[in-house]
Amino acid sequence: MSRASDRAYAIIRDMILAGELLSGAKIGEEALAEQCGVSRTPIREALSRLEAELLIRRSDTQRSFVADWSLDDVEEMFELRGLLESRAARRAAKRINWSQIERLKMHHEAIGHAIYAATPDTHRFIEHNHLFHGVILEASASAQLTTMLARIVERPIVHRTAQNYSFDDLKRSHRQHGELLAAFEHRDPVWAEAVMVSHIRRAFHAYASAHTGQRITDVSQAAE
Amino acid sequence: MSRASDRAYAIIRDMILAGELLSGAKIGEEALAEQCGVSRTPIREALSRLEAELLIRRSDTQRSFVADWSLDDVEEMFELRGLLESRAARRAAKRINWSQIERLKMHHEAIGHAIYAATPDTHRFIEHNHLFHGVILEASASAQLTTMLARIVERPIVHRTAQNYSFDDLKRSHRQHGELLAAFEHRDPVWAEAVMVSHIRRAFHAYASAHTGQRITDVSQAAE
DNA sequence: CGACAGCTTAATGTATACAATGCCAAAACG
DNA sequence: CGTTTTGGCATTGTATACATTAAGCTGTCG
Repeated sequence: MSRASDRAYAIIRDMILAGELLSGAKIGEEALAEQCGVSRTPIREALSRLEAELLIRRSDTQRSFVADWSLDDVEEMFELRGLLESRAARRAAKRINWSQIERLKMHHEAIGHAIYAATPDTHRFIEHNHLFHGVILEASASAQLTTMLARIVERPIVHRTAQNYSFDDLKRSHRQHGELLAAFEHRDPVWAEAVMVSHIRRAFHAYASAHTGQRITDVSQAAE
Repeated sequence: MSRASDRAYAIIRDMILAGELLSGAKIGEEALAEQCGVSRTPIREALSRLEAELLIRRSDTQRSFVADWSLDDVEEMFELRGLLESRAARRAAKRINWSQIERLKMHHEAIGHAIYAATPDTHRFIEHNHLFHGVILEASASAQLTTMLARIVERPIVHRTAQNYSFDDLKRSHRQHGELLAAFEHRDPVWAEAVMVSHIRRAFHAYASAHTGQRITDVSQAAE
């Protein structure tokens, strides 16, 4: 993470996530270079990565804009994520080892603590949720699934979904993780896959209901 | 296609496809720059794209190597392709319009001619096969599916699969395209999805049987 | 004889200057 | 007054020089 392009990537990504850059806004390389304190070269590399992750869009003449997401786009994204992540779960159930299950349990517990604390710790929930899914991806032992999912999971929508979770949503997510864990312990691919489909689908509906009637592309609103 | 980075991308990609670069071979930016007649800057961009498409691998210290593919990797790739492309077919069946169906029919006919000519025209088969699948992807109206599949379909394995098709394989592929066409005309998502799963799965087995007992990562062999 | 350290060499990462290209606005023409 | 063309400006694409970092080798020490 010490390379300038990595820092630039993180900075730009966080700006989009935080809503400092409005959807559809034009972003020039020069301006970003100044803000990030690096030259245009690493900026260009960062933009490539962000484009691959669909956080930015490029016009036909290579001008960069912050991507805007219609509800349909979001649903499509969740559909894709469900497709890939459930496949990962299926593969993982056949391959997961003891130490990976232990790590899953650890994150599962951490999530439990985050939810049932005096005041639910959303940040901690998100962090361990991410790690939980990361372990599954690792256990799936598929470089290609990993590559593709990395391009989806890092998107603002995914981050923001959990922030909109109600207490019930959090509990339900936690229960589903428990269900996944059980499926893994039984090495049951069909079970694991089914739970994951449901898990991701639920996440979509949590997002959708939090954003119905609201301009979901308005990042500053959505981030609250 | 006039940009230097595009040319560099095409050149390097073709070199890998043609087997001029052996699997696992180290490829330096400087050397490529000389061969492509451009500076290192566009080469670096081309390498990024090739890495995203998993045609090259990068070491932990960012050295580039031509990716090698185990049979497991190839199966995984076909699995992923089947997953995504069948989903595209499902979406397409609900959305496809008349002009897209017409184009599918056109490519279908062209493939038929290519197969049943005096001497089967593999090149033409591959071209129209690619276009056929492209129309389906277009009809699926999913930017994200399109982006992801582009990263899979352009890989050497996919290209080489059709080259190893027997006459029977070619006929079967053609028949399956006809089946897809029927599913689209009936606007039947379930049917279209099922046919596509079968279609891609068949392609994998055609590849696998052509390469059993053979070092499939040896590109120069496989390309023959 | 093997292993580690330090140096040498070669590769990648970054900055900057310049070229090419698209964009916009103002002016000229119909 | 509307449309089109042209000029300047802004932005991206490319080349090159330099900085940084890894890899490999050799010599010395255990």
